Amino acid sequence: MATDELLNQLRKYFGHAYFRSGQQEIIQDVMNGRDVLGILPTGVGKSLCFQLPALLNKGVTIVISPLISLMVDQVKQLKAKGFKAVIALNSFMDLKERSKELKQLDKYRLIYLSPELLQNPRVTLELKKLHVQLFVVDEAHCISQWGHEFRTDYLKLSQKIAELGNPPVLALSATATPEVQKDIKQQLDKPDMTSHINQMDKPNMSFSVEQFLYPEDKAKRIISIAHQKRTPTMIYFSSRSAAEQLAEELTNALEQRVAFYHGGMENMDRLLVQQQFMKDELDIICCTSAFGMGVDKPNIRRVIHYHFPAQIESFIQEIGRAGRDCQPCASLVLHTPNDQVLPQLLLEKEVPREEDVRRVFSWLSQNSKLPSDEEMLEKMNLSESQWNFLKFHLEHVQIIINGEVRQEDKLEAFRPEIVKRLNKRWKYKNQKYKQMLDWVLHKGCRRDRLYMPFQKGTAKPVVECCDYCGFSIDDLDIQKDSCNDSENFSSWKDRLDAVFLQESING
DNA sequence: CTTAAGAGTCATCTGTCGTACCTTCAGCTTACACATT
Repeated sequence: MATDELLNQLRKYFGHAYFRSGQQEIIQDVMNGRDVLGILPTGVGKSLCFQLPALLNKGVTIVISPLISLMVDQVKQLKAKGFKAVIALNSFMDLKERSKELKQLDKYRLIYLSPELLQNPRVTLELKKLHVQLFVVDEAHCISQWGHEFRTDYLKLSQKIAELGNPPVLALSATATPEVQKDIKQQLDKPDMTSHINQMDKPNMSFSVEQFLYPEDKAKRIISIAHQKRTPTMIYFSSRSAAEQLAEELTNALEQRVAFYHGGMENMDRLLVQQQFMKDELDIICCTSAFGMGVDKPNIRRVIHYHFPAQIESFIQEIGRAGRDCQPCASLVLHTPNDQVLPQLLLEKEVPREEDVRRVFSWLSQNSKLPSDEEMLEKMNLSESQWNFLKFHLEHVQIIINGEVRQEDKLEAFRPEIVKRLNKRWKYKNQKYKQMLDWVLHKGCRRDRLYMPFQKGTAKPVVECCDYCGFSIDDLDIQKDSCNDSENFSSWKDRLDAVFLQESING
């Protein structure tokens, strides 16, 4: 399709006069039926890359999304724009409604699903009847980050893509290192995907790490920072209780609005806290890694890590949520020697050990039917991720089929293979962790060190660079306008055009 | 000479725990909208 034609469609359906940088190349390739991996900074409009083709295509577009809230948000937005042929299938729909919708899927042009629901045989059956023109994996880094242990259905996408007649695949993410990009292609079984990769460094962010001896010192430091300026701040923790505790401490010590957020909260509470933060009704949010995906707040000024994450990829995603408005922002990691214990514990819980394999295999050799996952965890003393890992590989070689042990005689022969795989994961995870720790302890320019392994060079920062280069978070300048003029102009022009277009439609 | 404060050393104890989906069926009744007689 010609560029002019695409622009016309963009104007007509979305009210934008121009593509943002990166969008057009991806859409062009998608329209030409290529498999595409697109890495675009958040806020650039990743979803347009499949929504526009979905409207122009004749067939159905399937979108795999990791969170129900993300699916629901997108469907809401599309419906508000007037696209009705859109649906998000999920477990929140009541059974009757879901059953009804499944029978009439051909009504829809865009279907949003979780990777888990895609595995449902009834869903697969109905999807197979459709002409799938495009298969999208949104937040595709989840394949690599969650697929191997936590949500193994992410590793089963490629098989379903084949079952659906191998439609073109579009994988999208905001941050994916070359290692993750490679894993995405491999797991989707599309080694020849066309890649459109945009740089992920943030020229408007200053970096810093501060060393402490005791956790109490971290709290004091955070109070003193928050006290200097009231401005939207995220504080990341690796433990729910630590997030709650500091939130309480900050509430008592400061005249600011503070809340906590983690995966153990009720859905309604989570939604409420997220919305309050988005609407500037909260100053500080103390959260675990549960908070972040789908958070597109422009004016977050500080991201503080009370605990640092177990890999640089997560760190880049978490700091990436600050300064979307191009204004100066800062990252601060608070470190004590004791902080190295917690990531190790989390890692222990994620990947099984050789003795876990022995225990599980011995049980499988004496039983033919698996109990529920919950029972299995308890019986075998495993974490969810550890059991998911083992179950995935056992199903993959068809020793387990539909919750039954089918080829008990193959168990012993398979054991060295699965042990090899888990050792590989251990090694990988440890190496990732070490890389993150090295950065925290690094004595040198933090910006260079952070991005060096992933991309060639970094954009020249428009703010102070990092603590090594003389920055302290006390110096964060919130007034200074660092926005690139031309970008500012084009976004204004976009918005104006959108307003005029809206009026010409209404009038 | 006595006594209390302070520094240094060693042994022992307590507790650390993130991320999201999905809970699989199938035919029956009943209410309701709409077209035809």
